[in-house]
Amino acid sequence: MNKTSTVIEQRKDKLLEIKKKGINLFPNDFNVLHDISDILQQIDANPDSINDSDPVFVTAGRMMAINRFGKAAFIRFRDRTAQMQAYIRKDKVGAEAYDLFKKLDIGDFIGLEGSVFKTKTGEWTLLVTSLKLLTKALRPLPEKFHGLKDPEKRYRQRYIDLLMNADVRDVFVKRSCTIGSIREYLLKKDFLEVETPMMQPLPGGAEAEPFVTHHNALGIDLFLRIAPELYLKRLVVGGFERIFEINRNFRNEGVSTRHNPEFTMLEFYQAYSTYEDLMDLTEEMLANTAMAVTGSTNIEYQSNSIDFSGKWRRTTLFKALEEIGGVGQDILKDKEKLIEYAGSRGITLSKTGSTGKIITKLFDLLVEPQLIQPTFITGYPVEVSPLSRKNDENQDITDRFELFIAGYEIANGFSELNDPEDQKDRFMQQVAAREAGDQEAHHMDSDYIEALEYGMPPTAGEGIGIDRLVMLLTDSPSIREVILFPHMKPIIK
RNA sequence: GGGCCGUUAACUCAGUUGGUAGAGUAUCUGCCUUUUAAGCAGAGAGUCGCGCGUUCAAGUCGCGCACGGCCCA
Repeated sequence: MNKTSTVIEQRKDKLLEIKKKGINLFPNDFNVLHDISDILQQIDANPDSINDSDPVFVTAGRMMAINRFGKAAFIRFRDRTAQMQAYIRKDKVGAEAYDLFKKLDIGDFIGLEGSVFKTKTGEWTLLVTSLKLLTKALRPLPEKFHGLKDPEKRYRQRYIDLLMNADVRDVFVKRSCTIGSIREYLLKKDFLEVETPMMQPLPGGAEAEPFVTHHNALGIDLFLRIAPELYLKRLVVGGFERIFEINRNFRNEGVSTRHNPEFTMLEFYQAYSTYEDLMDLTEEMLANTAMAVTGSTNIEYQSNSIDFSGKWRRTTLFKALEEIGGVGQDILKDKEKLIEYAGSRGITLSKTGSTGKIITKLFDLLVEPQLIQPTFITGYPVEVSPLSRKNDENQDITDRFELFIAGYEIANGFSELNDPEDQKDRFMQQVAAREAGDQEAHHMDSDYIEALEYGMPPTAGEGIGIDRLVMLLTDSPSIREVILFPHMKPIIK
């Protein structure tokens, strides 16, 4: 009922009062000489030297807590490097500055100058000799003890989440570290980082529905990419024998704890290599990444201990279905029985459903959730692997693997199909499936076939889902916890 | 798309059998120059997600909708 009594109105009033004193509320001329971590390090390095003649620090940060005592106050303030305490006394900063300080709130940014002393309770504290308002905050922060918990508000207003929850900050620091570590690893192995189109006239390289957009000047529809694969392989044709790209893919599908419409994917290609070489590389690279991010190759994910070290289990799709999924060989080898069995497990078949699709669906249902330790599954049927090279011994399967960890599909790699005729046939089959109603089937990409006709060296390629990897390394149960701004429905009002 | 749960002050949450809306933190006022979720005294703060219905009376019961979370497809 009383408008001026809300916290925001109160703060606006304060702001006005400060302004009236001729103080700039949003100055940009404060020169920070020390990060908080600089100060703390300097004290740690030489704790005995602290006395009146010690150096003066000039630092800045956001006030996160204030304990006022009339003519003095303790505050906690924070910059990107650390948090520390400061002690502001009227007799040290002067009456005028102290009057200003009285008008300041939690959330405001301040610049501070002073030397350091140790309080009764043994905490190093900046004894402030002068302070300056750097930015006034109009809205109050959530309370310090419980912080911000409401998941909707955390995702929609991630900046508050980051401000209030140290573990959330840590997740995104680790995300950056994950990508940095992978990039460093690949660059060391002589891979070249490239960027290929995010907007493609023909969406390819994966089975998924794309987002459509429109280019006005060209007068054409474009698709947000569902994968960079076909462009990256054109680059292999072009002589870039080792390349990688870390970037966003977009798939027009539902959201869940493991799906976001846009997600980050690493794809890399290495000429004169096989899918088996890439399994070796993956073991080394991900163990390396786990070590860089968590300090160990043994991580904890949702109460499972996961070991990234050494060689990982390798088995085939069929063996896994039999040994882990408990599906008998008689069923796997007989299409009739297979369809019946899948049906009994609630797998409904589209008219276009090939045996390969049934088998991989059964695998997703029966085996995938049980693959906790890193496991490579090989021997994927040709029908579900339209871009993979056929196996020399068995033409029904491909030289392909998928990597599973903690019940998640983390990576997908294969020896690339570089026979243009074979690739054309595979595309034709996909087109037939699409015409029969499979919206996710691949398109015919004649331009890509033409590129292959110029000759692509024998090559192996792989994609790794970065978001899911970060989920593992940060023990996050939902993909939304590792994406800064996960997609949400807008609030209508 | 389906099921279950949630939405109450800035934040975290209570709210009984349907009977005038509560706490802690935060905020404001006063006191307080070594606090650590500081303390003491006082005060203000609500479209109970939105709508319709039942009822003398709805935060509470019913129906619908929105947003979110978890699970399933």
